[in-house]
Amino acid sequence: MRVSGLLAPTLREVPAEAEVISHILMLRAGLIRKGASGVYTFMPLGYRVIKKVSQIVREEMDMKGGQELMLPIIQPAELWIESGRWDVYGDELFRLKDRHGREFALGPTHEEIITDLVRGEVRSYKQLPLLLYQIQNKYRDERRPRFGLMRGREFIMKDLYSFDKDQTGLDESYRKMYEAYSRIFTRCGLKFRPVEADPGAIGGSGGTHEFMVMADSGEAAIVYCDSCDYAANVEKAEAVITGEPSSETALAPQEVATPGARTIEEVAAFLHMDPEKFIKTLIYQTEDKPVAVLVRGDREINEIKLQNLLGCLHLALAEDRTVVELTGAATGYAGPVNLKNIRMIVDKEVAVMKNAVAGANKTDHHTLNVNPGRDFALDETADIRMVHAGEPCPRCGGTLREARGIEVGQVFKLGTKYSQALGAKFLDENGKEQLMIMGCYGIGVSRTVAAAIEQNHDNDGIVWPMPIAPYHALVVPVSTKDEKQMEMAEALYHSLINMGVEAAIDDRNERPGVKFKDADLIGYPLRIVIGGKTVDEGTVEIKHRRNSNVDTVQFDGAAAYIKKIVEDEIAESLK
RNA sequence: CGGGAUGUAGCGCAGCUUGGUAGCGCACUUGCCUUGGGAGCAAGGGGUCGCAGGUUCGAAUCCUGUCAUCCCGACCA
Repeated sequence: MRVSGLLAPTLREVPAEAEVISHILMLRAGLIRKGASGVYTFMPLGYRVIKKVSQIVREEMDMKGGQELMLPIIQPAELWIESGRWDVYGDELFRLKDRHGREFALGPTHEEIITDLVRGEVRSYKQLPLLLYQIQNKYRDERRPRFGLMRGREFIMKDLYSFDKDQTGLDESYRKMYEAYSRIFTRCGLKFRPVEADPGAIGGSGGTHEFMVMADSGEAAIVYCDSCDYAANVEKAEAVITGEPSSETALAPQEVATPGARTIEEVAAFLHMDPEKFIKTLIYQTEDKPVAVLVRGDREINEIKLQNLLGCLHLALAEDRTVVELTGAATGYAGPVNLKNIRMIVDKEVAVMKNAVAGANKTDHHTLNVNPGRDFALDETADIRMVHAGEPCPRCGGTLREARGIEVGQVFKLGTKYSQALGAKFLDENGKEQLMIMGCYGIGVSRTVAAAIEQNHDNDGIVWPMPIAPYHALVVPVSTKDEKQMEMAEALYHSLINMGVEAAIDDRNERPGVKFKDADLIGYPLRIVIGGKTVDEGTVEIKHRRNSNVDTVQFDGAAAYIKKIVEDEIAESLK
């Protein structure tokens, strides 16, 4: 590619609309342009990177026996009604009508359409297992698109669906995908971590892992163990009861006045006691009835865990008047003792507390020496709190650490959720009808590109890992007016292309500084400079973007030398 | 959906308080000059000031509405 003819408009200044580094650099390097909020054009260089990542994904999917196909983006409402998700998916589903008034959805995911396909085409266990995938645009009307490609409304995703005849088959398909994903992100040059995750609205009974690219700008919070391989999204992370069981003797309850002190901090300060001696009682509202939820004073409720436990669609803290009605006191004074007519969920950690402090259900009062089990019933105890760094690992007892990550992939064991809803069945060896066991496995291709930039950049621009760089090498003649330089640059450029190196040449009549700045910004892994000095010496300079090292090699043989670097770096990415 | 902010040339911004013929830098075009880290000189092209109403002799500027974009939160495979 000749840079003189390349549509890669680089920007010197940071566009006002961009905040995160990947978004800024993609705009500045001319990789993307915005169409609408959360909707982007991939410019020629950006699209080359998308194709590189897609190809890596494709190779790894095929290696595991995946078959690529292409499913419709426009999907009939009937299928979504049949699966029950037409209503459940809500405003995030882009909906449209055709001229006859028939309703359709723009596919945010393809469980319905693929299950519909497979139920029509597969009759026998002999046709299973099937691993079917596509790489295609997805549409989700996000409430808040943000960070450029990180959370778009139109984005590129690889989605694979597995169909197995039994649970063992599903476990095998899941394992294959888990392995393939690890290889894919490794090949893309990413530092990532698979974490245990919450299944969320997509549902399903089995396990699920998210593949997180480690980055401070990530939207997801994870915890991981420093001594074993346990790692989990904080939404999912299991809490462990810490410390020795208390040997205190249970004392008699005692009501104390705590005027004006509502929050745990205020009451703790007022009574000169630690927040961990308190029981925090929160009233939540669901689409059904309100519930009371108890955690230790220094803990936070994990609303995802709570929502899963309750099995409700909506969950929010109750309004003040609901709290007043239920407790007979102003907000801030709710407690479990004598709290009637409400379901009560108690965090496991609260159940082992001794002589705790809780709200008295009386404005401006708390109760000392509250003992769970004695002073209020422990009908429902569960793990419903957030886990943080410093707590013990639920697997090995090591110490958990916290980090942020970008979710670039997720693997799910769906089980029979969709095959049940849509009636995807087959005949087994005994001629008996069975539901297919499904799994689904997604990779955000466009998000992976953004994540790669989040992890690979410096002050001058992007530092592409070799396997996903738009071009491997850029040849830069310092002066286009110098015939000898141009002659050698053109010769090298052609040799590289003939050898299979993806090369570009910056043949613009620009001053060298401009070309160097653009090369750094766009992030070509190798920059080959041909200037007056190198012409005299019969050499070329090869500058490595990643570490700024410069190799000076003889012009003859330079192309082969460069090819070797490219091949070595690509091979390296697989280790 | 709640809170906050911003819409003036391709990009970054000033002008608005105090209404009076729309500016700066970069980018772009032409010429000269220059060629190892975003040079210089000169001459140019490009804007219904987001949109719609209103006030006014006169609106980028004041008022009302509306749309869009971004950030925080809620939310989310």
